[in-house]
Amino acid sequence: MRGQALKGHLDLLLLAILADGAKHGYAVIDELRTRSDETFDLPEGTVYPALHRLDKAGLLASEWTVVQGRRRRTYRLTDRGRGALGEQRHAWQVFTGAVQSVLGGVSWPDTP
Amino acid sequence: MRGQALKGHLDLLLLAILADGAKHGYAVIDELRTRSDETFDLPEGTVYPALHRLDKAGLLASEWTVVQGRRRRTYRLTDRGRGALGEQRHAWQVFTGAVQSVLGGVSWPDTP
DNA sequence: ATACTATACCAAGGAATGCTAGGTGTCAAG
DNA sequence: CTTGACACCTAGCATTCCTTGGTATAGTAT
Repeated sequence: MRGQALKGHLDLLLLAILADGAKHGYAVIDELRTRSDETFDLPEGTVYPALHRLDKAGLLASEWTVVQGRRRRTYRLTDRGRGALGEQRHAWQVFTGAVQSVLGGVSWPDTP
Repeated sequence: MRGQALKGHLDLLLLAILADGAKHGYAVIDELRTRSDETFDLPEGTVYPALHRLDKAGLLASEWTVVQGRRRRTYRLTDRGRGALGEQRHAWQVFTGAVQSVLGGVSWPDTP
């Protein structure tokens, strides 16, 4: 899939992934790829800064650990993060509903 | 609804609106607001540049007319535009499907 | 007459955000 | 001992939507 379509929706995805338990960045990327069936194969340069942003915003909390000589920064949802996830989930439904309404307009010549 | 969520999907919406017949910019804004039940109430500064972009890209063709003393720039889909609409409609479905897969992950604590 | 609203267009600049490109370092396999 | 997987990071670019402000006509209200 050609990327750049998830503008503004990445936070929702990250929060959703981390809602199932704390994970470190690399694992988040992996989980995102797996769950989306390879559709979201995001570069590190996309995910790491986004995690930092959510951390700074107080929606995530991070903690350093070392596993087999490799340092990891593990993220977990804060209470505010869980609240934000609920809001963004709702916003996503409103958004997709509105798009569907526009797409399903008058004529459907190319989507049988 | 708080805007800025449609990043990257505006083109799809505009093409879909114009697929039902040629319209001028102002009418496009109107139609978008009506069809989305007020969800997409886009400022002119968003829509006009986007139409210009699609025009320049060859997905739309424009034509000046004057109606009741007011000049209008009317846009219609080109063949390439119709093709792009089909592609983007498909991409939209892939995208939403993938997001749904991520959101519907393991646990659904806040969406009964 | 005059002001205001709706119609109808435009461009410049800012802000957000995802991506490219590059960098560091550990560990296991070949 | 080199390659690849793991694991992290930042700087700067590009895209794109929005804010702001500008122009102009027509109809309606004051």
